[in-house]
Amino acid sequence: MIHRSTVHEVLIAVFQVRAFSDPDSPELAVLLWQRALDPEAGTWSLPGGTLRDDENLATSARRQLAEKVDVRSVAHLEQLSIFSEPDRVPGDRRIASTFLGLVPISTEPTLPGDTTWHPVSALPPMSFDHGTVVAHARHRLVAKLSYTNIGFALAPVEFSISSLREIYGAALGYQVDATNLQRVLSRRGVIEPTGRRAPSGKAGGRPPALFRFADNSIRVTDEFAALRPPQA
Amino acid sequence: MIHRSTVHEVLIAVFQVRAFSDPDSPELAVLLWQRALDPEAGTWSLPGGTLRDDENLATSARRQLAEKVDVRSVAHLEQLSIFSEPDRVPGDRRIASTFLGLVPISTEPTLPGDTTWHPVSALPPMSFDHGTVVAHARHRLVAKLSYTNIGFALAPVEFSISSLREIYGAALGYQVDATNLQRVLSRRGVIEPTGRRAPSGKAGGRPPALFRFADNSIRVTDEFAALRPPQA
DNA sequence: TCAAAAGTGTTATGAGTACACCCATGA
DNA sequence: TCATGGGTGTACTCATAACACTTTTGA
Repeated sequence: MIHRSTVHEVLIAVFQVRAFSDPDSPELAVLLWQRALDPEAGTWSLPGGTLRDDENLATSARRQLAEKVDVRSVAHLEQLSIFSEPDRVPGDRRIASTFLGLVPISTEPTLPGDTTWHPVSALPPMSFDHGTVVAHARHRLVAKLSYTNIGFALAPVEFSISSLREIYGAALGYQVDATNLQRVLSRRGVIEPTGRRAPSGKAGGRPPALFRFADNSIRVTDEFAALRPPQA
Repeated sequence: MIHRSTVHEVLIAVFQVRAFSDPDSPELAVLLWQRALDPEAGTWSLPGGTLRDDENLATSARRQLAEKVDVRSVAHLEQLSIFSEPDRVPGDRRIASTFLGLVPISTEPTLPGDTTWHPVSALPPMSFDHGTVVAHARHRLVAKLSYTNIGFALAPVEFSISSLREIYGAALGYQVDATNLQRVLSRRGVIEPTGRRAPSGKAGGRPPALFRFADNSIRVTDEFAALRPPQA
């Protein structure tokens, strides 16, 4: 058989909730850069690159991201699965370890010219299997919003419940009730009141209380959906 | 820096529920082989080996397993995380992709002389970071027993509820109520009655009805613990 | 005083747990 | 007829969803 060399690469799906057309209904967006050169020139790719000898995967992911976005703005990063089909890209074999990264709303990191945010509901033509990676990452995010405090990595430091509702709605892909969101997250100790209030909006209305996330790293908050250990 | 070559390896934590001391309370066991040579001669390792150029990770995992156990007995195989620390093993760098494998109870595949089942509650001295892999795999199994039908890969084709209760108890690490186990799995459509009955045991007693799993591949049965989409 | 937005209260539902009680069988 | 399990019925708890109602503000 033809001798092929194998390299290990890292690919990161970085998500942020952003306003596109309507500022009142923001959408989940993913960071992509457009390939200038073949193969697949013109298609859009996830940030990433080759693993170095002296770094582990998480370190590499942060280093690769630094080329596209201010890494300090990435509030959460976690491993997804590996894409290992021998022919997933042309040329040398590339085994891809994929990651999910999250950037809080309304941070605006400066981006290179080839790089922009795209709503996940309308992705441009994607390079290789990168569209599949985005789908996996979105699925993981939706699942973890239900049973962890991962929302901390999408929300600002302080927020009203209704703005948090917009963030969850955008990330999940369906509307959630603000009342119940507050109750669920409060009971689990995921969010807590700051005691401060925001000014009321342009059209008047009662000024909202401000909340914050209790932790700024991921924590499982509802481990057993069923088959819990006995209480006694 | 010193030139190092990097290889990609696969490691599989294969679990089975087995009777050790007491046949009435089986335990979760993991398949290990003992290293005859250095490094770390005498310690116990997970089955696995180097990824080939022409295979993906899942294919490689099945091929590696074939050297230790009859692969047809492995009812479920899924990817866990990657261990990528540059110095996780001495010598050339080895990036390890880890897997969880499950073998149904009371199948007895023939094993090589260096290979045996060990209860996960009392692991022998483990090679490198293989103990951590076993812990991750166990954690994944426990989680998936709650929200998927993954029990199909641990149970025999037909079973009574009380024997299924023993299997779940061993895998989870805590006792479950047979009544509620039946109700939860039946409501979710995970198990179904076969219409047949088993003979009653040595000490008499009512003969149990036999059940089977409705599917023999993994399926998520309880996706949303909270924040479900609205019904309308 | 009215509209708008936030926040509270209330009810309904459904999943899961715990446990008492009844059933079927062999000795 | 009794011991030994298996199986059923039922009450309780609790998290969540749905939605009406009240409160607080600006115009």
